Amino acid sequence: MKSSVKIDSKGRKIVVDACNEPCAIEKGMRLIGGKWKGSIIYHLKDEPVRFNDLVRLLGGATKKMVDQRLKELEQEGMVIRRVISDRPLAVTYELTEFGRSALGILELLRVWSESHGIEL
Amino acid sequence: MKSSVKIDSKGRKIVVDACNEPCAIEKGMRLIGGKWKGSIIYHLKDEPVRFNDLVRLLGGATKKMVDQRLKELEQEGMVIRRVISDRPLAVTYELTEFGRSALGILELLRVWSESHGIEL
DNA sequence: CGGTATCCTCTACGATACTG
DNA sequence: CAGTATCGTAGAGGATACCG
Repeated sequence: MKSSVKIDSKGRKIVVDACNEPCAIEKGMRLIGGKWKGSIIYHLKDEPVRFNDLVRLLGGATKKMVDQRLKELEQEGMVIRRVISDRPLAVTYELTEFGRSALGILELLRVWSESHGIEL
Repeated sequence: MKSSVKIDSKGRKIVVDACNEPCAIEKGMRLIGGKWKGSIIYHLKDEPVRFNDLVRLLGGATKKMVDQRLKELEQEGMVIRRVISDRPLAVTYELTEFGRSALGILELLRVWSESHGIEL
């Protein structure tokens, strides 16, 4: 139950996130929501994947985006970056236990999304 | 498996969303992701709620935001808007069956989010 | 009460080119 | 291969005021 305090444009204090349950939903969304995050995690579900492979698998995301999301995921402790070899440089990304713990949600979301022929 | 074609700044065709499973995740996220959407649905889980009550419950969202999200949710068929009375004007929002079908995901997300003391 | 209308800022995302 | 650097734009989201 964390609240943070911000200062608005006129110097007044305002309380942000006087949390309750739905706030947990917002927090969760920040972790696995966001444009490509869920898909990245889902792609890592079985095995480590290399950076460029991930970019291709996502089909549409730029390297920059994938890079950004991966860094976020790393900071959040959901993903581990591993250098497999220099020369030629090879890097893989894989899920941590925490990352893996999100798979259930994503799988449920995927099934739900598919089961209603949801339009773009 | 829907693909759409866009034209880029230089007039070249590019294929967007050559879909696979994770794409379903992106689609799903568009429905229940987004800043306040999950929380709104979650707040409607038990009973219809009036507009201003919803705004207050969300604590931090502006009327404009809530209004926007509710319209999206209505279009997507997840929420029904119901005018209870004119004079004084009273409106409630409630979940459709489809909306209700998303609750499992949100509940799972909430529990997951809470179980790891996730930082803002 | 249940919204609209306005304005404004900020950052998310994409395109592109370049580097170790 | 695995990124970084740069630049540009759209639109998401907030503050505020007003309306039927």
